[in-house]
Amino acid sequence: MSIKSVASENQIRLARYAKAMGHPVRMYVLDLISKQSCCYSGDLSEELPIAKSTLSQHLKELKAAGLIQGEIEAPKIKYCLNKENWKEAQQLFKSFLGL
Amino acid sequence: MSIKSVASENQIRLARYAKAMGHPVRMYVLDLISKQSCCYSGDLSEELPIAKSTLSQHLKELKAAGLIQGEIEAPKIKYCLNKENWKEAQQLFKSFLGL
DNA sequence: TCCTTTGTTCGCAAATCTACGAACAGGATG
DNA sequence: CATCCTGTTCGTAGATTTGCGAACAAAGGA
Repeated sequence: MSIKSVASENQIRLARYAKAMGHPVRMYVLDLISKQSCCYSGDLSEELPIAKSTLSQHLKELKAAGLIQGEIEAPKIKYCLNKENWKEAQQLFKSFLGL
Repeated sequence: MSIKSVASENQIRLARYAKAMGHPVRMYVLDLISKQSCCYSGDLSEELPIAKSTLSQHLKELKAAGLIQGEIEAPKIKYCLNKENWKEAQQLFKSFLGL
């Protein structure tokens, strides 16, 4: 029997979002994107002291968690919030935190 | 140069809290405690399909992140929210999510 | 005192995460 | 076409996380 049979769907989704937010680099990216609506990974790569391959992996994880989405704007990629899921995350955290 | 020299204090704290929330078991526990103000780990142990040593580790992590605190009520231990840090977390998430 | 109850710590294994550089892919541009 | 620019994927290494059972510690009750 797994934890998934005991925890609620919302708890599991919340844990998924929280996990994606659980790293300073990803938090930095999310915070930036949520404040300015979008950004380019090239810019991030210049600001952050990590290899671009590492950044790419973090962005991939944020995408996999559904928090952001990338849009090709050749030759760059523009990253924005995934608005639908962001709303869900807002709702879930709000309810969980009792806000 | 580390990410910590680039990310803000708030981003780092938020990432820390989020990381602690980033597992279904811990999310389950936090959700329960926040709704009923406190609980006993023995009860959790019965509800959750994990070894008590594993549960103990998860509780330890939540304590280390500052989200909960334990109070001995012999022979059991009563876990409650760490209200001070919970408030901070509420504030940080609220601001981050734009609520 | 001995036993039970409660929970932690230890030692271990498997899985996941974090990070890097090298190699690669796909568009623009000369 | 050859080259540059962007970003991803691959292979690898080391650290951390997750999970278990066994052993241990502390405190209360028989």
